[in-house]
Amino acid sequence: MTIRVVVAEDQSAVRAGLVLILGSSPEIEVVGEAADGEQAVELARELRPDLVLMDIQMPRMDGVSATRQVVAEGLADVLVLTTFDLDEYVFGALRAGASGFLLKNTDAKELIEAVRTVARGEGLIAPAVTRRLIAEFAAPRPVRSPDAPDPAVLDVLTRREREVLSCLGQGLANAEIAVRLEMAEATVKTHVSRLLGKLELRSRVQAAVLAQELGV
Amino acid sequence: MTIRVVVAEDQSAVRAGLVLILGSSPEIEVVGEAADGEQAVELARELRPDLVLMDIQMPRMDGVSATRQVVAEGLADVLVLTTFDLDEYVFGALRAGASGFLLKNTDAKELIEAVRTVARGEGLIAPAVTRRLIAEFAAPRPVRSPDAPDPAVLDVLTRREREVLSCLGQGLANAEIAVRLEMAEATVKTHVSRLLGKLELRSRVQAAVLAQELGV
DNA sequence: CCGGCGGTACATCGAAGGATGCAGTCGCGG
DNA sequence: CCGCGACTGCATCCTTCGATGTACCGCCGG
Repeated sequence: MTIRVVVAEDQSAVRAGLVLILGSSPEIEVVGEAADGEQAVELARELRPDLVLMDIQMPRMDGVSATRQVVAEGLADVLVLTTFDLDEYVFGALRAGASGFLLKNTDAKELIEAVRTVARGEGLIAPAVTRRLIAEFAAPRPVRSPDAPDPAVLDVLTRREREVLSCLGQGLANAEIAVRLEMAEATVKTHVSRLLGKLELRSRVQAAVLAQELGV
Repeated sequence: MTIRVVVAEDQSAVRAGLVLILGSSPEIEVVGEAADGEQAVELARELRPDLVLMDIQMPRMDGVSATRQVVAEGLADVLVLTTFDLDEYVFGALRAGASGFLLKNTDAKELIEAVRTVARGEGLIAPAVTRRLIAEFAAPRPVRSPDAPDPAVLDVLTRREREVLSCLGQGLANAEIAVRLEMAEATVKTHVSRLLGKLELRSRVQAAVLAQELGV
């Protein structure tokens, strides 16, 4: 059984080279060529290849979006091929569902081997980027929410106010905060009131939520 | 410049095989052999090799812990080698800072190539596990905090109470909740009071914090 | 020296929150 | 049908909260 491949790459010379390389292997058959992302998705829909070899930089629809589309529709596995190993490309492509990520400096033999590997249902990543992938994976950066409660807002608060805010984030009542911070309950109220004003909040509940989001 | 390697593997026969394979390459020199994790760390400290080839299953100190130690002290890169591609091994090893992850069914030539790759500062992962790594990476599962506020607690709440809790999590006041859920403020208070009791909380603030942690 | 300013602190008072008692509704097994 | 329990709903009463006014301290520049 041959591996049916669609090659998506906007530079025709490079595309021709890829086709040539892949065609040189008896078990690989290039069944289609696309010059942009949209064409790649269309061809994948029509031809149902085993694999799409996808460039990142392409007109009309970039490779990452095309990859997302192809994977979402379950049309084929995607092996991404690009010149630059920028993080945004790598992570973007992988999040989009790519099964592999190669750099264009890969030589012919490795490329063919890569296609076979991915077709086997395995994954493959260029060694040069593997390390950064591992690093990214190993250090799960705290999920900075898109709604991004800016930590800078804390700058407007005084030390005491930040301490009180921290207590609020733990769900403490004014009396409890007073004990913990060693001041009168009335004073706690003052600080609460002040920080509510500065942060433009309307109740301690909102302050607590904010404190949570900020991880205070 | 030769690549100086420490081999850590408890089964002496396997270890001998690895040493033989690595030694067959002119640019690789096996400078030490360890039969358990502690020895591996000690040897790494003494010999400062370029790379430690580390088995996962070892007595006294498992490979993951040893890897963490070696990497933390900046002693050497670590290439993990194991028989089983269990997720816990893979992810554990990578989080511990391993630069590569190979299965023992890797043949001699690939092993040597892998050592060279890692020594170059690149990363390397067995194709069979790469796909799962990608999947794990692409689907950033919500970081289940270790303090684990059990989502099951919500089971004790009625539909209405959950709705109110959700509003609390957004920092709304009783009057606002009343409008949103179309009931009297007095009723909102009832629900708040009830859910506080069921969840063993002492104020709406704590409820709001909990709602946050649960992502309600 | 002193007047202003920011941080901290406390007291007072109206508003919001929370506990409690009770009533209407629905579904279920006797 | 009836009793029972779970859910939802509202009203009353006491507590906590939050806004506001005031006061003390330390610091700075005039």
